[in-house]
Amino acid sequence: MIKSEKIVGPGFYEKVYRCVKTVPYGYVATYGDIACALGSSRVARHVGWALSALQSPEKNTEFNNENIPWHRIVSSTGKLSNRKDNLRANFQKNKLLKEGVVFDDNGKIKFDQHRWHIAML
DNA sequence: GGTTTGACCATAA
DNA sequence: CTTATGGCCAAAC
Repeated sequence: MIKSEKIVGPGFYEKVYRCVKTVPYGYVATYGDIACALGSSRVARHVGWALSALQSPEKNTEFNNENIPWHRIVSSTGKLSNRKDNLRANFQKNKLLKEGVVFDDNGKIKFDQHRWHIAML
């Protein structure tokens, strides 16, 4: 008997990428939203992990960072997530602005206009 | 195989 | 508003 069914399985990363791809141009979603769409809101961290793997030159194979709009994924607070590098957040913000996503004065995305509801798998 | 780290989230103070 | 804490789980060391 299995103790608890793992939310994250062999295809977890792929699921994450697939969800991210469903976010259309000009919309954003949060890590928690994607995690919830995948089955549990508790795996939000892994969503971030999966996306970080995209930018590792070795780890992305069929899922290139160009195929996946990772910049449309932000934290639930509406701010951009970057643990260490501010440069990445800047790049991300630039990308979003280019798509027409609006930030308020506090640097937070206006979810009212741009939040996307992730479809369940 | 324990410890640390990580692009998180919700809640509490 | 900020800071702290607990939860959750995989990868790297």
